[in-house]
Amino acid sequence: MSNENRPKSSHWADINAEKIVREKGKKEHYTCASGITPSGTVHIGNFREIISVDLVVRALRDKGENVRFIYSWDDYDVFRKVPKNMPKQELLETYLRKPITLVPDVLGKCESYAQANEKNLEALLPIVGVKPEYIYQASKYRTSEYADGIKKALVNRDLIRAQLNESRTTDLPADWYPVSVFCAQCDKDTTTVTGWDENYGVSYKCESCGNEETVDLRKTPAVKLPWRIDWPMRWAYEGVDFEPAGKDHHSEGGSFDTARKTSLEVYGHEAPVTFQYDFISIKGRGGKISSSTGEVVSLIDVLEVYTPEVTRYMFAGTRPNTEFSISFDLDVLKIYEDYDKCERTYFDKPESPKALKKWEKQARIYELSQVESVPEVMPYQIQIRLLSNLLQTFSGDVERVIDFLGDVKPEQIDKLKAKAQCAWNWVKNFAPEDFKFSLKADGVALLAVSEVEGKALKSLAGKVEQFMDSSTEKEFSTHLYDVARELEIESSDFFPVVYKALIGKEKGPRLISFLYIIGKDKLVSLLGKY
RNA sequence: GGGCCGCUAGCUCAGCUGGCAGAGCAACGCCCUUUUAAGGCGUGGGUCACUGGUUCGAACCCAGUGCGGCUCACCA
Repeated sequence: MSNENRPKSSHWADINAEKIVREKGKKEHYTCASGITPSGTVHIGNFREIISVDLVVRALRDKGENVRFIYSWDDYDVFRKVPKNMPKQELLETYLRKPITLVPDVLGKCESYAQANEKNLEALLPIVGVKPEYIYQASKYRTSEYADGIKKALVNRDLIRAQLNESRTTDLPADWYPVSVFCAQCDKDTTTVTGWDENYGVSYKCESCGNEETVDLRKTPAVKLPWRIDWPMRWAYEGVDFEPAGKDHHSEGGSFDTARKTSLEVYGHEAPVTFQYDFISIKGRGGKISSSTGEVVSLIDVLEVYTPEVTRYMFAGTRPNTEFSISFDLDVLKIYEDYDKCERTYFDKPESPKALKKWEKQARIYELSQVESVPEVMPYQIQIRLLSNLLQTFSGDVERVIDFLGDVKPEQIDKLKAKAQCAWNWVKNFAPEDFKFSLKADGVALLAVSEVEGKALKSLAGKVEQFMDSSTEKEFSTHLYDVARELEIESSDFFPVVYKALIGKEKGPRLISFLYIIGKDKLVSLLGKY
């Protein structure tokens, strides 16, 4: 998108993009980084980091800048704890203290535990339009690509120790080395560095297996930097210009704080532009996400209920430093309504300058919510509530819903189907019981009704047959009330009977329009039998 | 103890590169002679936490106070 003729955007992604260019100066290309540890299922909270970077990357590209978007998998971290939701707990326990890249995938699909978690996410990200360049730390470290970075840390060990001590309660000992070592014999990090030759040689002793040796940083896979030093080393190595971080990193004395100093004073690289993003919470999944069960909500769970666009919308429309919930309860309906409204706004650009200002903000959020580019034709507008009811009436058959709607353009079909799939998933798995219904099948045993109730249903069937085709919903409603009046039943008694006959419940969707959705033939067959 | 964030209508929040204080829900009124947290029209509702400062002008910027939340100080 070219925004030459548009006023300066006030969207947070654009503001950060400008900040990057301002602080880093005009560059051939800008490097934006994101990264996490695949030491467990990557959850939706981690996703906020990735999507936040993606949004800023897009903002930079929309300004005409070249951007390298890298995503670092910290898969040379130590395996510290066996997640409770994993099978083969005893087997996994034997891999504690080893790097997660060497832990087997107990689900048996991938080469390693780390890779299983990585592939899960990598397969999903393109669905929401996120396409970074992946960097695997384990591979980088194990092929000694970072040898010089590690050496630099060793050379500056006193400086680094002082930097870290500034924010520590207990000082690091004088014989501390800024590296950690995975024993070449048993792979565990239960090692103590015993010496360094002022060059590439590091000596260590393993407390688990007793192994003692001196390794060459240029040849060994064993040595890595601890997090607070690893981070700034990689900023310098990749030339990172922008990287946000969670609030746990962004305190004074937190890792971003010390990494900033290390980056500048040891690696000669100005720390990236950054911001802090807040955590996100989950609403409406009952006890399912309690951390004690080890079950987490991840991107795939969100995509079950939210389309890729609406998923992006939740993040693009919320400032990063604001906490928000991803809901699986009735709020889902509201989120869709909000998105649809934003979408209609986008396709209805106002004339007056004042209205235009408000429009700009919504329009920008809409653009950033798209997986690729903004569609040429406005997607089919249908309230999610109505869509859910149609799906329930037609037992989840999207084709019949589209037939019923009648005016869906060919280019609108794909998105409508995706939305319908999400709506259907939501109804099946998360909608409150009151919301759910299914139309009775033909030939189901008749409901036990009183004589007058039976007459009423029969009479309704007659009215349907006689008037439905030729009446509007509003006109037909008088016939509905006639039925009750003619048989002297209170309408408040009559309606539940109709619902029972149709869906076996006392309540349901607004009756008049519901009857029209069901259609004459089906109604006659369901009601005429009484 | 340090840092960060929040405090705007009854509720949830938007508005924050300063320019007439907003939305949804709730409430109230009228309409559709009744319906999933239904629909339509309309109305009321505010010391923008507090104190001071900058400014022609502050919810917004600055300094401070109070209350609430998160986070760091072990590892990542």
